[in-house]
Amino acid sequence: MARRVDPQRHEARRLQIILAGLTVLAERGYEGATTAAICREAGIGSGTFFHYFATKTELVLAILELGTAETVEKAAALEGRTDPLAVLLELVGSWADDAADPRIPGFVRAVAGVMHLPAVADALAADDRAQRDLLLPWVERGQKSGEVRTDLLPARIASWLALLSGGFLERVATDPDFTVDGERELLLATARDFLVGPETQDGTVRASG
Amino acid sequence: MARRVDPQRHEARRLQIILAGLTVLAERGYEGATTAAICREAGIGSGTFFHYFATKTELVLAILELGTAETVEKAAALEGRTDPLAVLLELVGSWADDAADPRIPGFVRAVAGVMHLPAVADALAADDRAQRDLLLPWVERGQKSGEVRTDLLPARIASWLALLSGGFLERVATDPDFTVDGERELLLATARDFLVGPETQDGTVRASG
Amino acid sequence: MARRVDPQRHEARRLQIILAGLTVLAERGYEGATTAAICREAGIGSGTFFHYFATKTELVLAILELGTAETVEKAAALEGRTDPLAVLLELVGSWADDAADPRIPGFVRAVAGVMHLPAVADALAADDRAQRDLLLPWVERGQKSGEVRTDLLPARIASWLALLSGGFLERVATDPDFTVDGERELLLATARDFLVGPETQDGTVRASG
Amino acid sequence: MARRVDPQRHEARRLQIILAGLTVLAERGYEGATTAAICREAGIGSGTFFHYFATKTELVLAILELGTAETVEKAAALEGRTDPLAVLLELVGSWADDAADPRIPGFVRAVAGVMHLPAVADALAADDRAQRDLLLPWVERGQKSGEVRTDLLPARIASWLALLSGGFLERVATDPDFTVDGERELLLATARDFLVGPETQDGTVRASG
DNA sequence: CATGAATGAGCATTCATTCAT
DNA sequence: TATGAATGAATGCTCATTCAT
Repeated sequence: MARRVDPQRHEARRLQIILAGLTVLAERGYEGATTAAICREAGIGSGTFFHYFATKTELVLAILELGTAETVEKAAALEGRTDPLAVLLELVGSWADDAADPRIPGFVRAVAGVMHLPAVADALAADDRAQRDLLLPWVERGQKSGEVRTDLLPARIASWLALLSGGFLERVATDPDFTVDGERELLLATARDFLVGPETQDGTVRASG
Repeated sequence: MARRVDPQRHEARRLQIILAGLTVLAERGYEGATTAAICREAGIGSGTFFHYFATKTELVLAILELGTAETVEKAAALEGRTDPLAVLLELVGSWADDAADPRIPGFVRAVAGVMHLPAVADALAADDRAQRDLLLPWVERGQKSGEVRTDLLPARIASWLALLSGGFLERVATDPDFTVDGERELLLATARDFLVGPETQDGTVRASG
Repeated sequence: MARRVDPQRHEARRLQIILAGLTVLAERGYEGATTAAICREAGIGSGTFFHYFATKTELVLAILELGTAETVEKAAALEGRTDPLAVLLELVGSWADDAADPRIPGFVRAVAGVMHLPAVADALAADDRAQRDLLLPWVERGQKSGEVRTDLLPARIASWLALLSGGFLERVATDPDFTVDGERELLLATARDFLVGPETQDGTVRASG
Repeated sequence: MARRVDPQRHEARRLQIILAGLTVLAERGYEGATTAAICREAGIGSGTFFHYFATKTELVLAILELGTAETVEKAAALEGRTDPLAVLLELVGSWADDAADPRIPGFVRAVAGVMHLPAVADALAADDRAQRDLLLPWVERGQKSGEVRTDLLPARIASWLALLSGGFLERVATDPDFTVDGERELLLATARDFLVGPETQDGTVRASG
């Protein structure tokens, strides 16, 4: 008779813990983020935490999966676009903007510190794959349309865009003089240069792999 | 009664522990790298460890300082060179080669995970500073000689070279398809493109900050 | 508003939980028998459990009391019998048969493990007393009729019958080669020998206490 | 160079913890015997406990193994004896005496409560086997010499002696009126009766299995 | 009554660090 | 100096129990 399990309530609570975890992990790293601290931040009892996540690691995985899901959503939102180069630069730009939220680079560092846990490595690989799957079709279309260099395989170009975004994120996290606002434009310019490739007026390619 | 400390013996022992720490930290991350595991790897007793490092964190700092010292040495070895662009690309190349040692990216990740410890953050900042100090004079000379773009301040160019190296390191650590051997050349080409800057035949600058 | 409690429904539910508890306690011992596991076995929610039993311990007590009640019922069923020795052996036999239900020895072991709880010790003592009260009149009648040895006080004889039954139960629980079917007959023979006592053709008693 | 690991000191400490564990387990059962309580009783820090036993369960196993070892020693001490029936009764008597140490029945109960743990069940089975191995040769010799009944297989007789000892132990633990001193003699008489078997002047056997 | 989400006290266990030898 | 036994604070996690719905 009794109606229970309001799934909406459950999901809201879960998200609340995820956000608290994101905050605390970013601030204190994996080992510094004690479950007690996360519970305090989330305003819940310690037992409640384990109703939603069986282990502390599982919370980390949930946060990563949330990120992966956002990447997938991003892909869906781009359906119908016909300007591949612009799309790619928008994606790079949106990752740069992520770096402006101080929780993101902090969390990325925290996760890097526990990447030796197989489950985390797997989730990270899945995230990377989602990112690549998001980029790949636009790189291919760009190559077809002639906007993107063709001397490199699409997957490799996607990896290098991830390299630029990852390096950017790390730099923002490390160097107080390196800010998103100040460097965003240069990131896009550098990414564009990379995507366009070496000027090949003379028909030769400077870098081949 | 007089306990003589053979300073050479002491230094050798210290280095032995540092290398063991580097290995174990890279494999298991900071929290997974228990002092017991490090001692086992180093072949010493747990008490001995604390004769050389007062805390586990201090070992991490010592490893970081070793890296910083190597950067300084690198700077000294470049004295007298007169080809700034080549020097800069050699430095980027040498960092790429570091990534080939699996302990380096692993250790970098482990350290990222405890960057919230002020002492670690400081050591990392010092490392970053050493790297910048290494790059800076060569960027400036390159700008003077006309080999390096002049639309960006030298410090900013140095930061971006660090961005490329850091992103490269991370990518090697994350993506099994992304290897040092396979991508080194493209890294150098991209770095050269960045250093040279946008073609300014027409006198305009594409990106300015 | 008036909440009527169907007492029959209530009792049925209670028994359902008791049986689930018996099963789970037998399988996993007291600490392994979490209330969650018992609720799952009983097919009820965790809250419901505490409508019927205020604490987990109280469930154990209820199970014990059920056993005690059965002993009392057994006593009532024997009213009118006139063959004390046969009655005593039937009782021993019925306890042996209990051991064939794997839940009984398992539960007995589980309860033994928490006998340090005063409430459990009390309930166990009450159970023992009920058993003794069941045996005692038949021992006395047997002594009067000459079928049962008279060199031992009735209470002592009752204790020893309990000893044989308890030892039998434990053995069945411990030793896979020791089965109720295989050993029942020998138990009865041994109990009879004990009840009859040492052959006193010569008028002396071998054991006196 | 440094000489460490005084194995004698280690063994002494280990035994100290075992005895503390025996005491606390007997008093409070398995779940009541927190490692903290055991450490307090042993006068050690909590960390020290885990230098000697990896888990709480392992301490229980160690105690059981100690008992098994004592049984084996007992066997050795009987070498050379030529009076099987007396030996068997001495063994039964020594088990009865064990029951006088209040820690023994308490510990036996505590262990019964966690018998669902496979490791504990195995250790208990090993203990049972040791007991059987101790009894078996003397039962066989007794049968050969005619002192012990031959209508039952030796293993079965051994089981029944264990049944009597186990039931005795349980009774002492349960019933305050049932004392070792008061009942020891009757135990031996009952065991002798069982060993001798039904009087077979007439050549018939009363109980067969 | 029935439910299960929420709670937090309590526990086993880990691990950096100390110190007597 | 080298050792490893000893320490105990700190942590992740469990589970009996409560209570709003």
